[in-house]
Amino acid sequence: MKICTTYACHKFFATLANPTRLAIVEILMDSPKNVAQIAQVLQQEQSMVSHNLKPLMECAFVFSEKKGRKRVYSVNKELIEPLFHLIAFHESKYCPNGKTCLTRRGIKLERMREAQKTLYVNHE
Amino acid sequence: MKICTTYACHKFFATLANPTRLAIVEILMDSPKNVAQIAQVLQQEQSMVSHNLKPLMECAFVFSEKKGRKRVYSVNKELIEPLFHLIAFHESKYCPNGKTCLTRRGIKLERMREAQKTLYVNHE
DNA sequence: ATTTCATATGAATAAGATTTCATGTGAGGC
DNA sequence: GCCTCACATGAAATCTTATTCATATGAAAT
Repeated sequence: MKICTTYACHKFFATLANPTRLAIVEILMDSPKNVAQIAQVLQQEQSMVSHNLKPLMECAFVFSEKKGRKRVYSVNKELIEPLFHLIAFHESKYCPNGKTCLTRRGIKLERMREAQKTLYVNHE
Repeated sequence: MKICTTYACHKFFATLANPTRLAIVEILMDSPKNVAQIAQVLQQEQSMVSHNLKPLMECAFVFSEKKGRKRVYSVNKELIEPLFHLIAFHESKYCPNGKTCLTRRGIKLERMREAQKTLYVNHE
């Protein structure tokens, strides 16, 4: 059964393997927002938000709708909710304090740029 | 609720956002194997397999056990099975023929090295 | 029709990840 | 105890991805 060795599957994970895009997903979990609103919450440039919304759209992680001049983005809860519940369960089992899985790659976390650091929540 | 803006979550996706690692996961879905066996099925170097097994281990996507001289790797089915069912459902809904979500990034697929291309299954 | 607001796109650069090849490690067998 | 098999690790080179800044598009308001 070939389910994971497809480009679509790779793209699925690659799209979510980015702090900016994860943050956008999280922000939209709260409520639908337009690009400027997302940028404001994230404290990031508008163009960066647009760039990152694109792959999220292509993978149907988010949807969008025009409302007057603005384009309102919303999250695909049908996918995102069960997905993140699965991850939450996995994490609770295998990295209970959020430290275990950071150990080996702690250095990379250090090297992360300031802008990205603020996107992450500190587990401790 | 901060579930996805954690480094652990980023690492979760980043680890699976790689064709070699996805292929390893798929190969191990079939049956547990040692490093040399994985390398043989994948037609890749042993060191590459080892390098890629490491993050898979750290994220508990795979487990390992020593058997004599060899180290046998197996997949964490409790996670991988529901995860890929979720993705399969999502894909069936939003990229039914495997083409939709390739359209915009088709060029990148072209640019992929030969070694990686063979890891992907052609949807069409 | 023109201006302006909201978002999208392009291209260059910067940053990060993957692969490769060489070498290290360590447990098993002899 | 030594050798060797099986695997892991390190570091450089290469390839990929993300971000930035400038500019384009396009629809709504005037």
